Amino acid sequence: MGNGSGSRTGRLRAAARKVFPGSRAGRLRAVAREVFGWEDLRSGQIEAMSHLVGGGDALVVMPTGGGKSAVYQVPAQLLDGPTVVVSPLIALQRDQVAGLAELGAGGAVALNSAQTGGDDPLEAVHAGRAEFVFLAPEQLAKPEIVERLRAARPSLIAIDEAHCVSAWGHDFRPDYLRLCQVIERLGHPPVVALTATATPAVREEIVAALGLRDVRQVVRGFDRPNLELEVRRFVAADELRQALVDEAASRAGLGLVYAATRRATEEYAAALREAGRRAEPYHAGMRAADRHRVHEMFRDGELDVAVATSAFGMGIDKPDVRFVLHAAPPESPDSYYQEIGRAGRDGEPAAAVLFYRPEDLGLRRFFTGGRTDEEFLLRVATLLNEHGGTVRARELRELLGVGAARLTRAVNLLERAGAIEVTGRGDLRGAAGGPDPARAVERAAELEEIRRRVDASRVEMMRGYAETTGCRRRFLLEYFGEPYERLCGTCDTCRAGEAEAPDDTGPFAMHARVRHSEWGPGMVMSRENDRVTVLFDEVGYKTLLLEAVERERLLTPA
DNA sequence: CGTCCAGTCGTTAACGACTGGACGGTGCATTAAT
Repeated sequence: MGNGSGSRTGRLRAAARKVFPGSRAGRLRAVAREVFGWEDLRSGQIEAMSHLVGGGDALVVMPTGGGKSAVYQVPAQLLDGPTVVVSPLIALQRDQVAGLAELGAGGAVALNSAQTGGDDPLEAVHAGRAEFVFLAPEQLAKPEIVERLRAARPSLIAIDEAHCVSAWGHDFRPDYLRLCQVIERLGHPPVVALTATATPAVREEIVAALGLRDVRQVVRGFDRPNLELEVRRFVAADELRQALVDEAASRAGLGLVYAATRRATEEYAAALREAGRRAEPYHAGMRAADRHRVHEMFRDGELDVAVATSAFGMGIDKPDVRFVLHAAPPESPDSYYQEIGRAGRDGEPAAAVLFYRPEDLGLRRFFTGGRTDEEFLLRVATLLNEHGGTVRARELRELLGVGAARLTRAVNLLERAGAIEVTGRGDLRGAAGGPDPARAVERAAELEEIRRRVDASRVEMMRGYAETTGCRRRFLLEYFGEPYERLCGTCDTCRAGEAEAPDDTGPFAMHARVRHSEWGPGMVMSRENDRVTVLFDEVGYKTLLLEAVERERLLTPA
């Protein structure tokens, strides 16, 4: 059927160009004002939008509430064809569809397993009744869905919460790593990846994994000066628990406590209720109705403290969260910054306190472990190799008796190892001239090993944050690639007068490419007076004492 | 990797000290049984 100028959407776009003539930025501002009622766009938003309207791809890193959604919603009005928005959670899709429904922005639908019969969402897209279609990457793993979207000729693709590509694509939700191929199949219209938190390395990974071209990166500053950073160190587990309960029970205002396990959320919530606070646990093991209820109570100010696992957070934009306490360190500074970033959105002072015992890093290390499923990889590689032709993923799944995620994980790895290929329609075949199955599995295991080392090094960076004697804000900001050659004065180490003034006269510049005699190439990520932290491509983050570096000539410019 | 818990040991009866095994997070979609 297509979506030529005769369709309703097409006419709307043509009309939009007439109604909003002038420069690109001027047109974008006009649409923002007329359609959405936004009087002002920030320079970063305009920069990304203009690049998209001009046909390029973009990567946008802005804090939540900083107007990320506008970056695709406004250009969508000027580009002729529907906008595909990849969003990780059905709950987020619902919120976004509801938000757009109130505006005259062209209509929005979601496509997911929660559909309650009735209207076919893609029919609404084809008929021009919906400008936006929200779906999770798992929907895009279905060839028939991709073909129907392709026929609608999308003019823009937005990947929301794009850090999921890097954080989840390798194991938990492997369909995130298939998006690159989906983008190509959809004709690679302008693509924008959006997230609130990404280090330079994660940004590079997102760009590569999605196959973005002509990429404009728009990165707003990470600093949140109103967050007061603090770490409290403990030896005994029960002392940590007691101190956390006392702290959460005595602080004023709404708070969030992150715990490492479901059970711990229940126990902390019970202890806080005992102490007279309105506290509820939240984790993925709870019934959907209960989770929903806690979300609403949190939103409506009927809680003092939500005690949650990492399940709680995406899509939360409550302005007046006054404290975020961690009962245990999360898996990386990336996750930590996401989680504490939910405090103080209103700009008023808010506290981010980590209750720390080194032993609690063990659980995180355990989660980064896991073994490569070599036997299964070998079966998949061998089957495709011997078959010789193309095989539908669904058939292979049934033949092997495995779920979609497990096969997709294997496909992702074997593809990277050069052993198999995935056709445009999502069928699988052995790669001509690729390595034999045994060699391919070996290569895949090496790739997995590199990833595990890098993940484990992120856990070590969490230790680095907790144990640093320097300014904590500086540690975090430099981790995210933002040089911060001073002391913040508000974190616990600064207040105690322990943090040393940074000295930027050292031999290695921020972000310089270097090579280590044993660990290979890497990039300088931060410098303290006596040490330097380098992110190595194959072994992850390592902190080196400058004295040893100089004595042993460990690093050379690369 | 570290914690928790049930079970067992050892002593001299009710209670600690040890030990082995299980368990731990994030969500999509789909399916089978009511």
